Amino acid sequence: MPVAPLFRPIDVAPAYQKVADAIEREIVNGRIKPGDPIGTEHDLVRQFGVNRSTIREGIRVLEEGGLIRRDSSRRLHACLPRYSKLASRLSRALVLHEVTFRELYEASMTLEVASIEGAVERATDDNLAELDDNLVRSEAVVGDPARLAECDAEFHVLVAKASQNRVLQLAREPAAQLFYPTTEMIVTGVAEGGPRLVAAHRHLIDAIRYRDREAGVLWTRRHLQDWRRGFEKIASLDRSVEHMYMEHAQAARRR
Amino acid sequence: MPVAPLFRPIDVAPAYQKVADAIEREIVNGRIKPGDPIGTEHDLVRQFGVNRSTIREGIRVLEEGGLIRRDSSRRLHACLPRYSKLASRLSRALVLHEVTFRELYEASMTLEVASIEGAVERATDDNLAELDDNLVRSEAVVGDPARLAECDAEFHVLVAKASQNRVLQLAREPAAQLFYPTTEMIVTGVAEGGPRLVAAHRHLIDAIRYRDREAGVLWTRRHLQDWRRGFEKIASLDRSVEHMYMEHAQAARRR
DNA sequence: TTTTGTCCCTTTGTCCGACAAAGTTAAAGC
DNA sequence: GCTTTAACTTTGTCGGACAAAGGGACAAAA
Repeated sequence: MPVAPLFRPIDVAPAYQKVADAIEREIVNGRIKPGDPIGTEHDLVRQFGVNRSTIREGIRVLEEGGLIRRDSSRRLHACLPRYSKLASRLSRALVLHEVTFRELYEASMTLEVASIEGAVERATDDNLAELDDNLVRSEAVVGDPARLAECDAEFHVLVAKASQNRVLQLAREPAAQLFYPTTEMIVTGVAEGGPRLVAAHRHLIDAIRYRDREAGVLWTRRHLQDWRRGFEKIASLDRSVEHMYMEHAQAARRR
Repeated sequence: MPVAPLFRPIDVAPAYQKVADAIEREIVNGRIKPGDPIGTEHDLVRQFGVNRSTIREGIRVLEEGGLIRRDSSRRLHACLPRYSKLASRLSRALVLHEVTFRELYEASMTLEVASIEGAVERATDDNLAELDDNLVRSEAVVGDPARLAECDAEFHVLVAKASQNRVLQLAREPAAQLFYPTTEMIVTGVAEGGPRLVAAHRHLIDAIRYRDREAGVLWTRRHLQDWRRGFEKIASLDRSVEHMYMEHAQAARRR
């Protein structure tokens, strides 16, 4: 028969973890602000009273979590985690879980429709200017599938940004990162793929500009359906998406 | 005046990063499967021909990314990244970006509605059994806000699981993790909060069981609106959500 | 005045060797 | 056969070391 609990579990995390936790706490509760320097490794050695190897392991943890980074001169400072970096962890996880194309498509439909609805409602002139600029660049590379795919990815990021909802922005990113590499394949494989894509973007920008929600949703749906039809030509919907990641990971490494 | 760029930056990743990349590649492309042992640090020292400190820094990177973990005996093995762990990185990021309650609420509305739609369409008997079980446990703790909040969080995870869409499951998680701690406050602060919450869950399970999409969407909306009304009593919608994270992070540490 | 070369100091990335604590394995004892 | 004990292994941490690269200051050159 278990005795009544008298003691709480002791915190027995390894030292490098405690170092990481301590710095994380200072950043999250705002005592260290994004951009603030963290100090040199030697400083941290002195402050925490542990070995430099231990400090360095703690730094790796925070760096991977996107809370701190090294600037050009390799000095440490706090920073706001970048969505795209965090999202790439998630994309990787989705690949490892062998999600199917259907899952990806359905979720993206939901998320992109929500994005456009938000954008129609709340886009600013600045947002529209960015979208217009993207459209011009897209038109210029309509014959170059790789570049066009890049513009397409950026376009949808801009739409999400125009929705003024960062939770949504972040939620759609992992799926979008998996989409992106296949766009290129589809633009290549489908006749009139490029022009159709650019035309859809134009309609979407119009919908945002004139705050026409119906049109926005309609063209988002069409845009994604086009993309799906392109995909169906090269694979089945139940197929998992592992090859998408391979392309994406390579691109990320080149960056 | 800057000259036109002639050379691309050379790839000079530090050794610990290369170690991490190499192991990640083997895991992602499937040569190392989830559960497979990675070998001891000494093994890796031999294989990569670098110092153990370097290996350990690489391990921290992978560990933080959720690709490898140490089992009870601290041996390294590959594993499938856990959504909830990755999502907590994102929650943290959302807090640091100081997202407002409005952003969180809107995105959650979208994601939870999509979840229930998927669940209504595709839930299995197993999913329903899990939901029923959750309901029973919720009813048992309806007077205990902390436990009830825990059950509520689990309930929505189960609904998302029933949608059979892992992309959606993952996309909703970061927002849900921020929701969770406030549920407790709301159940405490709002009269009849607990019973209303359980009643909504009951309706949602019915909707899933009888594949009644309308009812599912309706009750999800109501459920979230209830939650929002509770929140409005204690703060404004434009308020950012930092306090939610503090609670959540503490809970995570206790785990 | 702006660029280039040089010197010095700091910081990072990496290496080596070491050791206590905790876990594992295998032998010894009942 | 089961438990205890005694090696052995592995991890977490430590101390010190060194080369390479960055930053700053300053003088020489264009």
